[in-house]
Amino acid sequence: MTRQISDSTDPRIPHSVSRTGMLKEGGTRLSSFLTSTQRRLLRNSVLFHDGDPQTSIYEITEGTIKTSKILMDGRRQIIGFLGAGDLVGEPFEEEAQYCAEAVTDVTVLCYPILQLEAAITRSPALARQMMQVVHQASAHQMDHIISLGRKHPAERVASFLVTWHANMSKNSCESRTLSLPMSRIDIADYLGLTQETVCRVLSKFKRQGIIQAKPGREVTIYDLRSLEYMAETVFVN
Amino acid sequence: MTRQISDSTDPRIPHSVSRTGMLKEGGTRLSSFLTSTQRRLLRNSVLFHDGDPQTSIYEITEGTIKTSKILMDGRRQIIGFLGAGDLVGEPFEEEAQYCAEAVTDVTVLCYPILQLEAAITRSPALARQMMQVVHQASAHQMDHIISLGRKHPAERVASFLVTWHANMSKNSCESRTLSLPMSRIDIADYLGLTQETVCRVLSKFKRQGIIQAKPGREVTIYDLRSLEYMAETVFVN
DNA sequence: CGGATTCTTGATCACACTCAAGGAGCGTGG
DNA sequence: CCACGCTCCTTGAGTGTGATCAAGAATCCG
Repeated sequence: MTRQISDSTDPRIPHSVSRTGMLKEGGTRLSSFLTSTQRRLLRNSVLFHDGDPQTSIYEITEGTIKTSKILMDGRRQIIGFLGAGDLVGEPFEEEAQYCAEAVTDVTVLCYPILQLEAAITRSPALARQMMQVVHQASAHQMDHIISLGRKHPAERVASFLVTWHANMSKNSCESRTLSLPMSRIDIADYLGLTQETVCRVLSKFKRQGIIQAKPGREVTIYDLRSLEYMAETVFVN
Repeated sequence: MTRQISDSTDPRIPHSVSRTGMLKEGGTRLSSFLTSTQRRLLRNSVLFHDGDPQTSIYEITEGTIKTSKILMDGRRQIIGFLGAGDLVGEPFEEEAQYCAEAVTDVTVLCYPILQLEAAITRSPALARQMMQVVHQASAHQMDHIISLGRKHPAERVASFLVTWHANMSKNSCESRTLSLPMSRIDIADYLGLTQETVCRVLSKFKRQGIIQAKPGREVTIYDLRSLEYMAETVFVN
């Protein structure tokens, strides 16, 4: 629960391209419209709980955050994993609709939600941008719904790996080796499976030579095509 | 595929409260910002396919529409059921992200997407309203994700009945009897189940005296409390 | 009234979950 | 630096549940 709030530092951040997430930024950064406060989170700490009053929108500059909802008997569904460039929090909502936790050590920029809402009302450009952000989040959720509703376990894991790989490729240089900073349980709770099933699927992929596991939650993809084939079964037209 | 396009008629429509959907309207209607064309769809006809170029946003004034995506081997996931007051289609998207079909005979108002986008850029009030519409759709999708990822079949069906009942109660007068205009297969494809499982769950609810089935796809709810208990297992805080 | 579709129920099967145990990796402290 | 302990990961065995396959009943619609 240790939270370190740094002084309001330079809101400008390095060249990082936006990624799919709960909220996704279009191209211009919020920092060109608003001032922000930087904040650091330790691994496993909570940015906000489900139901907390929303005071800020957060832009991730480093690290990975997971958003989730919990059922009364403890079942958990992870809604998404967010990384550098993604926004966490919803404008025009008084309460948080989900819980946001740091998967790794994380740095975020905090934008007071009232300022953001005022800026949206003032600036059509920002409004349009935020709409696209919300919309892309919605598109991502739609893919998630299809995975959870109609895909087999191996297809879900393949989809997850392909999507995560695409995210990584956008942010850093293209590489076959990904770091999956979240635990197997997190992946399972994202994919609507158990950690054992996730493990077994990954082991099968290893045996088939599609991927190779490395120490430190890293995975090397040897046959991206196979993963994409298993994942992208969506038919258009 | 018979499509009847009526003359541009009075865009004003009766007092119908908005409902949860792909896009949900806040309170003011689009018709106060834009002109529209009315269009009627026969049951089972397609409003647009997945991947079609998007030319319009549609506001449903009567009937029920389902949105879905299909996997290559025929598996189908229904994303949502939309009714009077809901919007179908996404601004700032060139292509439709899903297929929209009429479950019943449907009447919609068509708003040219370019006009809508221009109006959004012009009017911060409309932009804010559209943001909330998109956001509420996203909130609904989040509930869907939780159902699909972590709820048991009976809980999913209960959630569906409760949500649908709430929608109906908002639109018309409060009543224990709902019409479920969609087929069992549609419900199954929405809930990530098979039609047989949906049937069995409904039969169990009947045996338990929670609901009663009536001819014509109608259902009477005798014990809403039980359904809500099964459905609303979401834990906050 | 007849044909087609949809709905319901039953029997069987496969697969993912549960329960359990061992192993690997990591962090901490001596 | 190594040893220890903890957490996380992996694999196995067995079970339960929802999917599949199949047939009959009800309902819709012409």
